Amino acid sequence: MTPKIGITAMPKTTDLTRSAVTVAPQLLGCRLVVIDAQGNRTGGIIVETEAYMSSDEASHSFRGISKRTAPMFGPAGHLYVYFIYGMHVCANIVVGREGDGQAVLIRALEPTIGLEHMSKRRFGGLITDEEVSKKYVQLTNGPGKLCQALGITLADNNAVLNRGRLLLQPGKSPEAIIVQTTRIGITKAIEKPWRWYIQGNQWVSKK
DNA sequence: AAGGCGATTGCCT
DNA sequence: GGCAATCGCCTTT
Repeated sequence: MTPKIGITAMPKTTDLTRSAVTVAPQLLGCRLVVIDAQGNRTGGIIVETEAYMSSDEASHSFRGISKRTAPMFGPAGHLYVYFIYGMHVCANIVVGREGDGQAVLIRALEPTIGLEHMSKRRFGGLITDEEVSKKYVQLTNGPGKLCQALGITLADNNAVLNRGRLLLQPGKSPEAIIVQTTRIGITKAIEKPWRWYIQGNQWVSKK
C-alpha cells in the first residue's frame, strides 16, 4: 500500500488497555529497558511497531486461546514472547482488555542504553570501534535482533512490565513524523495498515 | 503420530 | 535477492 504519513504528538503516557491499533503508534518514542541479573541496563527508544488484533488472520490469537497464546489474552502490560523459526524470539506488549487477545509487536529500537552489553549479546565479545560504527544499526533493527540485544528470552514470556526487570517508560520526544503502512513477514491479512514507524529513523527494519 | 510452516536472521551469490 | 537454519505449535491423519 501507499504509506500514510502524519505528524503525531506523542502522549506522555500510553493507556495500554486501549486497542492494539490505537496503542501501537503511541508506543513509538517510548523507551524499553531491560535490567539483567548483574544490574546492567540495556534498552532504547521504540521506533517501529505492529498491531495484532484477535479478529485478524495474521494474529497468533486468531484461533483462540492456546498454551502458546494465553499471555495475549491476559491483562494489558504483560509481555508476550514467542519462539519463531527455530532460533529467534519476538516480544509483544499485551494491550486491550483482558480476554481481547491483542498485542503490539516491537519491531525495532533505537539503542540508547548499554550499547556495549547489547553489542556483546549480538556479536559476542568486544568489537572494535570501527566495527561498532558499522554494526551500530544492526543492534536492534528487527524484532529478533532487539530481543537478543536486550537479553529478552522465553523466560520473560507473560512477565509484567515495570514490576521487575522489564521497564516501559514514556517518551521524551514531544513529536515525530509517523508513517503508517502494512505489516511485514506475514502471509495473511497483508492489506491491513497496522505497522507504524518513525520516519527517517535508521533502525526501522524496513522502510 | 506426523508433517508443514512461521510476526526472522545472516550468509551467500 | 535467494535460501538454509531450526523447533514448537497447529492441523491433519
